Amino acid sequence: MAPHPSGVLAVRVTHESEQPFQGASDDEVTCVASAPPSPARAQGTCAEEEGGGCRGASRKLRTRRGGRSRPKSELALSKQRRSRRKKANDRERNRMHNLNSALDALRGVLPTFPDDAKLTKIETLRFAHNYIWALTQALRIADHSLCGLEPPAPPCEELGSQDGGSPGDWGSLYSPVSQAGSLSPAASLEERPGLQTPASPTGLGPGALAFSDFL
DNA sequence: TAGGCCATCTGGTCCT
DNA sequence: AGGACCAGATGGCCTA
Repeated sequence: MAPHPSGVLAVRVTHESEQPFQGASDDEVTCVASAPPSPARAQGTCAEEEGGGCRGASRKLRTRRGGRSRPKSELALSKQRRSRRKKANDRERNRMHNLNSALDALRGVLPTFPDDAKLTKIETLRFAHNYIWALTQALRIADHSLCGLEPPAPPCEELGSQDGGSPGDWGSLYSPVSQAGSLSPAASLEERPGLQTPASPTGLGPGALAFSDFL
């Protein structure tokens, strides 16, 4: 089977998600309210000031009205704020670690060559997406071949009719999204010397698929 | 040195 | 009130 005319996914990686942060070169978060460099920071400054948030005016009022909490000294307040922040940071760090663990687990089940080649996060996600799609197609084809060469009977058809691809559309083993081209870092991957193309990562046959094809 | 990738911090928002 | 989730900012490390 001719993997694909272009030999690759014919995808271009734009890395649009990785935008360099712009400006915001204020050395510190200050409470100067003039000309906020970025929305986030601007809001942050207000939050710093009142411990609530800019648009939380009504919220603030509500809590003020409550007025049940005894007044705390500035020192105690800032201490409490810092403690809360620290706890929140710990939770966030833990959350990201969990996320990374899940990502590592996903890497673990994806075929790479060499085995210890480490995909980046975005590559892992894209690879997984395309890999799943390709395996689905493989299942569909296997099912069709089991059912004979006639036009697929209804039971066979059911297996893989969700994405609208034609049953014999094996010539292009790529998910519609991949073909759209914006999801694959294949271009960048080709430039990565560590990642090479295994003969047949999926066992679909010699040269059926290249590793980079999934990306 | 520039650019990519990553970890961490941080404030905002939503939910329980 | 506190936790989860999210996105922006920032700095460090690595590679071409």
